[in-house]
Amino acid sequence: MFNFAALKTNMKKDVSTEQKIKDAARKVFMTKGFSGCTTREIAKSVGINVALLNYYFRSKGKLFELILEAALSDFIESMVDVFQQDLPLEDKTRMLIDKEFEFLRKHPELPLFIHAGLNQESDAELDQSKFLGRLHKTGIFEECEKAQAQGHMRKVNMINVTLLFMSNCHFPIMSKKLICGIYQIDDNEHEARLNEHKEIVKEMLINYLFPNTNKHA
Amino acid sequence: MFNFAALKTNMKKDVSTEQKIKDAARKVFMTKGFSGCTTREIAKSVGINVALLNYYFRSKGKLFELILEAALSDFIESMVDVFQQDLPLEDKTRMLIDKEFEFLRKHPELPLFIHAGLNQESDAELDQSKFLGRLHKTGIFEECEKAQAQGHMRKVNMINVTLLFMSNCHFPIMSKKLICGIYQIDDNEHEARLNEHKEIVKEMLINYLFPNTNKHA
DNA sequence: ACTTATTTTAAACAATTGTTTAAAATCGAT
DNA sequence: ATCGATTTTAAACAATTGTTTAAAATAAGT
Repeated sequence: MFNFAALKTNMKKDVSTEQKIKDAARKVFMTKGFSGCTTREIAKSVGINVALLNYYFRSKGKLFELILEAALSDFIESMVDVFQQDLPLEDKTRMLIDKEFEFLRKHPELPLFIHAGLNQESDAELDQSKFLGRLHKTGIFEECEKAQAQGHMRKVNMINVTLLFMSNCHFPIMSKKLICGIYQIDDNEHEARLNEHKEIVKEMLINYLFPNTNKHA
Repeated sequence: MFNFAALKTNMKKDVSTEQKIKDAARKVFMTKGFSGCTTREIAKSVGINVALLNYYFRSKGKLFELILEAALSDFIESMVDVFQQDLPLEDKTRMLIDKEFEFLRKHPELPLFIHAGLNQESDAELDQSKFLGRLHKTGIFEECEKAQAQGHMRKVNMINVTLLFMSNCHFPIMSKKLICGIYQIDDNEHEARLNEHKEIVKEMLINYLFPNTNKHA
């Protein structure tokens, strides 16, 4: 008979302990950073031994790398979803901003975690090159270039376009502590500002990127 | 004779060891974060003993708090500088963006350090209430409210205005690693994108905030 | 020169860190 | 029920952590 042992055990691990460790690690790493937490802290939150964590993943660093890469992937995928829609560019723009704010409300720690994690901790170099291909496959770049050639979209480098979107969607989420601290507002007021900001960003970016087709006043 | 001992020794400490520790701590904390570095690392970079660090500052946490507060103050002051100028609001807007990009090119680690530091590390609550007063004293809020009442400036909550400026100035700097990683560009290309972005942001924000007085095309 | 206060150091502290080793428990298949 | 592999644990590891203590060096005042 064929040896299905490895396959079976793999299937079992996936839904069980290994995934539970990943989930716990994600939560802890997200809120405390790589060097801000201990492997024992993660293990305890799963209800397992520290050694078991190193049994599944080789080290704290390896586990962190895994979580960081998954976070980055989630983040890219949240954009890809929109690019794949069959909609005119301006509708995609509005939808991207809506979805981005919606996605980030569910994962508010993600942007800061990615940027902080990318900058220092876990010395291991993360391969980000795959993500560019992921974005390219959606055809969004060609779509923009065509719109720019037709004079429908303002001629702006795609990196700058990316910066415009990310800046205005991610930063408002990342800066919650700072904004609440400086302006002495509570979570409710901040939430209200955020909702208003979404509409502001939508109008501002549409007006800037598609000046001819979208004139107001 | 009066006792000038305390005054004298204070003056000597300021230019000497105490300040050297602060400078070194700032550099190390900025690049590695609170839990990403050790007191011994800071002490070694100054060329002193670990105990001396605790002699001047009571603990690692106290020292970090000091550095974080100073960083936040620098950051606020970079804005205050512009608000105090005697210029029309639109010129202040352009100047603010120029100065902000200039300031952040000199201290590119500052925004990420502030946001990461504010979010987790150094449990001690930082009093940010003073900064609101610092901004109020420049009269910028009244100036904006007046311009809004006159229909010269778009009616947008000042917190949202703050978010617009900070998002578009700070995020491009903070996201260097991510942008370079995803788009596979080097420091030179990133620098070029940043320079172009400054002009983009200037035009976009001016157009959005002062739609009546600044029409293009 | 002597005394006193300030600055600096070396050494030790208990606690915690990531990781490993070896033994126990669990499970699936015969 | 038994065997073999997989999963889990308890214990120990050496290294590092922030902090403290007590003694030494330096500076200042008289």
